[in-house]
Amino acid sequence: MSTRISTAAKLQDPNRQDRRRAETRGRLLAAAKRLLATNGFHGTKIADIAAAADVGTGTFYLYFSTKDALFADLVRETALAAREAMDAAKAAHVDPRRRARVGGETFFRFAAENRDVFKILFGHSAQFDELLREVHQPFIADIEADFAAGVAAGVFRDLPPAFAAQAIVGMLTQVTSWWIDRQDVSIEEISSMTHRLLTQGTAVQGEQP
Amino acid sequence: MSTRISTAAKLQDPNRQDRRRAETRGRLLAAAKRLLATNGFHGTKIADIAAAADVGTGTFYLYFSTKDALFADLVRETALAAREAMDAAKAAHVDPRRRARVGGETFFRFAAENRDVFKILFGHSAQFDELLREVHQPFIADIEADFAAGVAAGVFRDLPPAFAAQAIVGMLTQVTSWWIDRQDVSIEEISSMTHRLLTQGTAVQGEQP
Amino acid sequence: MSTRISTAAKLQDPNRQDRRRAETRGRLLAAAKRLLATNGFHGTKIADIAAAADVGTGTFYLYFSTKDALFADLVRETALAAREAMDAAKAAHVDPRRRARVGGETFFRFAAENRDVFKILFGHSAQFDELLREVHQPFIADIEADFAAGVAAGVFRDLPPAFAAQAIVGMLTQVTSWWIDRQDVSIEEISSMTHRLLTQGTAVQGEQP
Amino acid sequence: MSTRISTAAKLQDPNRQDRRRAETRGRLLAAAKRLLATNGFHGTKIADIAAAADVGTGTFYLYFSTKDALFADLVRETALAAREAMDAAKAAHVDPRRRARVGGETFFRFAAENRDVFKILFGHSAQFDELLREVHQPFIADIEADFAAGVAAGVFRDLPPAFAAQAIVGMLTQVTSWWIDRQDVSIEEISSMTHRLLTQGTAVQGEQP
DNA sequence: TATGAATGAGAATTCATTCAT
DNA sequence: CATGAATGAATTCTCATTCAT
Repeated sequence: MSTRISTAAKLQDPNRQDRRRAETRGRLLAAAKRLLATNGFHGTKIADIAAAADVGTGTFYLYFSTKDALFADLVRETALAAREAMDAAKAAHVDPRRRARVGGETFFRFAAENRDVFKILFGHSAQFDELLREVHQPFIADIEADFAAGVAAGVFRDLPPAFAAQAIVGMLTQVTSWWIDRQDVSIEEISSMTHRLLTQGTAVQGEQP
Repeated sequence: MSTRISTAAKLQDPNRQDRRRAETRGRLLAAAKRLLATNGFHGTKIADIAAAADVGTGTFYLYFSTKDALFADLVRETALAAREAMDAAKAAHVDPRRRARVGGETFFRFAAENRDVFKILFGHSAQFDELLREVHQPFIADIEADFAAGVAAGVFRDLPPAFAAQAIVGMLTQVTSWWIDRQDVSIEEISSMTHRLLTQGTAVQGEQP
Repeated sequence: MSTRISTAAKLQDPNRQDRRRAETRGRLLAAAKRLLATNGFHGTKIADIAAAADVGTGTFYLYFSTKDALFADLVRETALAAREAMDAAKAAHVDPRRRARVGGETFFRFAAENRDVFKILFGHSAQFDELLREVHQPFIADIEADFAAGVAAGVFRDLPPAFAAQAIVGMLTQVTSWWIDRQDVSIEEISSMTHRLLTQGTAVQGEQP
Repeated sequence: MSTRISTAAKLQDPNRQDRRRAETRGRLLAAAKRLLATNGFHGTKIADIAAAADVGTGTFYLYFSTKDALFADLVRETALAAREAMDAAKAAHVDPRRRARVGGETFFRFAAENRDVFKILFGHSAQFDELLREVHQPFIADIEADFAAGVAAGVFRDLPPAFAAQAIVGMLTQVTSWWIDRQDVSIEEISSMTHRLLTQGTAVQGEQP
């Protein structure tokens, strides 16, 4: 009797197990997101994640082979979702300028909707967050002051200096990091291209989409 | 015997000890730089640093109170050096545009001359370098393609798309990272300001220093 | 639907269930034999056995109460079968020499026909097989060389030295292993009896069955 | 002052560290021998060994990379010592019969002096010791009974049947284990050679060293 | 009966830091 | 000052067994 019912149930819903697995996995990922964003990678124990997901420690290992693997899955899944959102948004446009614009907008919106993962991604809450903030701060302050002076002098576009400083530092450091591993361009060229891009922008003069 | 000689030397040259200390400290810092840049903080053991500096493990603690302290010293010293270089270069100028320009140039030059520490200062954790590269790559590839299309269409400035993609991603991520912890600006404003800065550049039209 | 058929079948053949049970149990035992012989007790997971028997993990516990219990069942069943074969063969004889001879022959034949289980029954833990082989090898090589020299000198019976070395080592180690836990015989006696048995054999001179 | 003394001490005894290391290692090995012999491999925790050796857990890993490695070291060192003892004893003789005799005697004596390690080697105190004893026992009992009958009938040499049964089983199982992995001889040949060796012994008739 | 997801106790291993020499 | 052996807290990962379905 019960056999028939259970058989029927099984036939009715052969995906029950799958759904269950997916749910548990989701719970683990959600718990991991929260804890990693708050305590950082090294401050988060597997046991904590499992407990936060309300499953046994061993259960974690049914879904992720390692803490690193969980982290990688988290990052990859988020990156995939971000790209899909951006692709979908850009698909409606052909003009490179429009595509760039909506791509950027979508990226920012996605980040806003996924703060936790972005915190993890950008190393906030990491062990040396504070130290790095401390040493970055003077660089940014300098740029900010110079930018503010430029704005006051009317030679720099009127943007909040605090914001502009971040944007500028981001461009400089990323370009440098990229260059460090690929020595086929001289640092002088990099320097000059960055300067041009930063001061003149991407848009060819006179063009407004 | 050797003790006597060393005592004599001590009398002769009271600074020998100081010099020796400084030298050992320098050796430890140099070894640490190399290892930290290569293996990251968690991948670098104190014992390794000591061995690479050719001193005993315990000796490390005569110069640095802690592994964290070493890291902090290293980062702070380097940051200070970088800032001093930039300040010195900028001191010769008053025009914000010139200052920005030479500041950037100095930054790049410093990075080129201090690769190891730059990675520690501005690079991301070596632990997930590979993963981050992996997930960044598609984003960058997309931006690169869009940028190339824009150049071809004559609406984007003629810069190497591979370079531009890095610069753009750097600006977007840094700005996002900065915004993540702040509640006082809307993401729409960030998005719009970033777009403006990126497309139009910092320079007010017509101005050329 | 299939439930109805199976119900019908059940009525038709009330032993079908029993046969099924026996078959599943047999499949589990066969899988266990193979895996245990290959990977040893600790190298064999219940889940692996179940998978190899093509049943669910939980099903294992419908047939064996414990991993230890399976092992014990396996070993006991095999030992029983071996003894029955030997008993049956010996039953035809009264002369102790004939009985010993056919007993031995049957033992060897059984081992040949049940390699997997023989390894489990009489082999040493798979975990350190390699190590034990490594350390045994020099002893055996020494004995082999000495034996070969004896054969060449005409003082040892003409048997393949490689074989004789194994036989001798087997006798020595087993006797030692047996003696280890007993306090009632002196090692000198053991030594002397082993020497006598080994050199003179079991048979009283002149007797040939 | 203290520097000179310590320097002097260092010069006087540059091996102090080495001796210390060797002593700690020895303590760990001794503790391991005892515990392994008593509780078996799986019943012995690293922490137990370290505690028994009166050192910290981590200290264990300064001397052995792994529990397996410790076991291997233990076995290898003992085997080496045994062989050296046997080689030394045999060196005094040329006659293969004398060499075999003193070799055997030395082996037994060595075993008596190293009971702990031999217990470990022969798997006594292993997890399934009891079970294997249980299933081996009937085989041995059968052989014992047959042997006793043979002795009573005057056709088997007068040796304690309990001893003889062990010796015979040892020869049979070792030879079988050896044969199992090398299929270049037929089991019938093995059977017949074993029978010959067992009944007639190694010594050519009439020869008495 | 059959299933396989869940469990969690248990053990191995690492490494920053200390301290006797 | 220099050394490197010793420490042990802290965490990861495994797998036999259970149980809801």
